[in-house]
Amino acid sequence: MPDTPTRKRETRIQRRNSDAILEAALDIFSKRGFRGATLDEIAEAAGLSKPNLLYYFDSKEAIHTELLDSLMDTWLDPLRDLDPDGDPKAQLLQYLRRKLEMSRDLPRESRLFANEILQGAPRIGAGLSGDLKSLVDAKAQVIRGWSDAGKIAPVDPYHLIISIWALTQHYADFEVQVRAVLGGVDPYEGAEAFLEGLYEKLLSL
Amino acid sequence: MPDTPTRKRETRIQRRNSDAILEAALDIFSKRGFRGATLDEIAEAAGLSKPNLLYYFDSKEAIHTELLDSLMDTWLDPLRDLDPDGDPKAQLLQYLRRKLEMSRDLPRESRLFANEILQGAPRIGAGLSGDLKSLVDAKAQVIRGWSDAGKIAPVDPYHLIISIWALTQHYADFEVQVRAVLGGVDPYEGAEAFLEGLYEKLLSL
DNA sequence: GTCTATACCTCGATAGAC
DNA sequence: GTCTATCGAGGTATAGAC
Repeated sequence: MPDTPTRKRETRIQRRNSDAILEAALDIFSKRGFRGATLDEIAEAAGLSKPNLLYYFDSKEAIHTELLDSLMDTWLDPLRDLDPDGDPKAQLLQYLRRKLEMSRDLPRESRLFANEILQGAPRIGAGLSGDLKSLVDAKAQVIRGWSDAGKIAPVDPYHLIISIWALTQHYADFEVQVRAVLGGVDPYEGAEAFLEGLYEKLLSL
Repeated sequence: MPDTPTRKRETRIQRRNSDAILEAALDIFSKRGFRGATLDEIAEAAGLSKPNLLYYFDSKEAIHTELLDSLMDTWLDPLRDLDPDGDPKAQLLQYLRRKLEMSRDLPRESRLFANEILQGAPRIGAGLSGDLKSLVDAKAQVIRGWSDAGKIAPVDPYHLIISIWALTQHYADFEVQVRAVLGGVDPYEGAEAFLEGLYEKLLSL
């Protein structure tokens, strides 16, 4: 029963504490960035002592890495689920919708990634040109196929995907600015209507 | 001849050093965030000693604030220039184009703001709900007028403006990811074509 | 497994010679 | 104005009792 490299073996109690640490770390790292976060803050949020944190994880870095790695999959699921055999426009609009839901429901995760990418992706750089690029390449081919077959309007599939990232993640990553500009209005209601209309028009022949 | 609060009086040599410091600080702050940047790094990049930095600015914070404040105006210029009396679609497409140019030509400035907003805008929060909101409100009225007059398609003006921010700034803020996904291709050429087509379609009646 | 105490380092800022 | 030297706060990580 081998241990994972960054995490210790798991009993019930250890599992519970590990989870509490990761939950707290997500909170703090997403709010302050890697360097801005302190183990004190994370420990307090997790309800543990600082040395106890380091009993469960080898280092601050290890907590951060574990978070990024375990969230990467979740993050790419919506794109992975884009079905080549489904209805093109419906598939793309569903991708848009799921990404927007993720911004609304998982803003901390979005900001965790944003912090990492913004600073040059020092810890997940490899994953970007590896797994991510492969996945995007594959799905771009699917979209190009749809364009060529005349099922959606002709469009650059890479910039289409990037635009969906940009537009949806913006509502989580720049939330304070969006809320400041919108006043008291809920950002996501307007966003959903606006974005669906936008892509509806873009993809229509 | 009163001094500004954060900056000392200026002779030629002081001006040159101040500028070198701000230039270096922009480089480092945009790359590492406020907390992640160190005065040592900034001093080295500026070709000065660390105490000498603090001869020109009161503190690390003061350098950062000076940067944000002096860049805020530049940043909002394109929106400020949106002309109520110009051709609606042309005005909006020009706004889009100028914002994309800013991402291409001033990526460090974009990332400086992105870092600040992402972490909850602790240092420019007031500016967001003040100056920024006022400006956006005013321009949103202009756009709504265009919609109502049937000069462009009906569209939520706030989310329209937000979408332009999101789409253009993404190419600067998430540059490593964009480049990883696109391989060797220049992001901005494809982006310009894609985005102009997108808004052309959106705004057309 | 969890704590207190602490070692050790990095960083922002200051002192003081030149 | 600019430097070397250094202080003191705050940070990660470890030692060691329980």
